[in-house]
Amino acid sequence: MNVLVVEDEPKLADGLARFLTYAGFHVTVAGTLAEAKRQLEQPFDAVLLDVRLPDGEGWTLIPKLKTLKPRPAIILATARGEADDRVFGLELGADDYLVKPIVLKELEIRLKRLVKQTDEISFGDMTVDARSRTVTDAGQAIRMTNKEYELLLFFLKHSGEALDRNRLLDEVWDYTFAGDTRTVDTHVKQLRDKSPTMKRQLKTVHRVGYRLEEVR
Amino acid sequence: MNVLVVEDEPKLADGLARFLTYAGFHVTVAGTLAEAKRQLEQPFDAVLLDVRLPDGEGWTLIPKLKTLKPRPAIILATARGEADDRVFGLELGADDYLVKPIVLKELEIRLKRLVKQTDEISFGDMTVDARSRTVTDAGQAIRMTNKEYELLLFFLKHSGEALDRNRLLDEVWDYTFAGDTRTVDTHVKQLRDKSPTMKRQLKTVHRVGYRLEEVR
DNA sequence: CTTCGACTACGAGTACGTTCATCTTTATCG
DNA sequence: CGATAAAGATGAACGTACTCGTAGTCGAAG
Repeated sequence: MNVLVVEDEPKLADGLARFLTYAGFHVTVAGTLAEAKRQLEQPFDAVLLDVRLPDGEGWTLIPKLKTLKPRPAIILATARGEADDRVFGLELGADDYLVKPIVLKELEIRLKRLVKQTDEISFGDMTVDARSRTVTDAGQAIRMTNKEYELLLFFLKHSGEALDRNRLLDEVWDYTFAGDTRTVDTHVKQLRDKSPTMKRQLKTVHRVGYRLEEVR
Repeated sequence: MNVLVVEDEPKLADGLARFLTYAGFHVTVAGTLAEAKRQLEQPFDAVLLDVRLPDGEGWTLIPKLKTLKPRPAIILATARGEADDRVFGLELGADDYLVKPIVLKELEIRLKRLVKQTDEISFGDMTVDARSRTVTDAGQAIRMTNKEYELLLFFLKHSGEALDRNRLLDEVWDYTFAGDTRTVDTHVKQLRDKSPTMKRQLKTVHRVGYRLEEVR
């Protein structure tokens, strides 16, 4: 579990790093936005981002963070009471917010919670473990190919939504493809063939696309 | 989207209720733990829980909330700086935490993030969820074809208006069709057949077209 | 009596499911 | 490390199922 701590105050950065390491995270520290950008060549599970930095406001980094794959969880930290910053950060797409002074235990809890979200997803009899990219359905392990796995994950993350083919092509494939393609259909068929749960719950929405119907 | 606000200070409770209603939530207020317990016979999507209450600490309710199904999202609210409360609440299983004074916009953002979004229009006993393209009437799920769904949506968005066939053909169909067509009639019949509410409320306006009569 | 809407049934067109051939990527083994 | 095999991704082709729109008839309203 890799965490990037972006914090310019050396004492605080050091303290955070120590604590998080102790709590079982693997920590990297960046003191400036520029350095953070360099570090982000490597993948991170989460980024703890101070708002006040020597070379700019922390939240300017958020749009960039959101384009990364895998997209790291984003936690902002600001001096207390700056409520506007808080709202602004959340609206930009930060996943959580901490008010300084940082309570270490709280940081740990929030971090673990955010990271866990992307760790294991269950849906009916299915379980998808993001760490190992393993899928089981009704206790049976299912071997998924890359695309199948990513498509499945997207459906799970948007269960209930009617998703049209263009959206799927855009987000699961990198494609921005104009013409007509059966590719999505083919992969949907694979999912339905491999998993009984998908066979039951993955509905086609005529003239639109597909919808993963929630189990109740 | 039902939210239970547990807050004893009447002014604050009222303000919260107003704002959340405005933001599109359906709000119920409880002033004490005892009252909250009574309200929780009904299902809620989220509970906003003040820590200081006349008859006890708010977090004592958390274990009970976690046994409910559907399990509501739990947001705690406390006076600022009570960091221990914060950690304690999160460890007990609250999903999020707000520091008073509550910033309404922040509350809205956090609520919307925690609660699975539905984009629904309701009309009498009918509910149409745009996100999943599903329709229910009197609790029953109704399977709609694409055109039926779009026509229904158009009627809902223009309830009360008398809509002539040309307008419907223009806007629901892509048609710019001059001649005479029974197409609209056919689809109106489908709607009336499939949904009791439509059977009752979708009136024909002689020599003009149709009008969806508002329910009172 | 005339006109308009309700309703049924049918046919054309279209979108989806499925298979298959081709190209690409990944894995294996020397 | 490179060659070769295996597996996966892709999109075209074809069959099928479904939806939509049209026509014809009946009944009701004006």
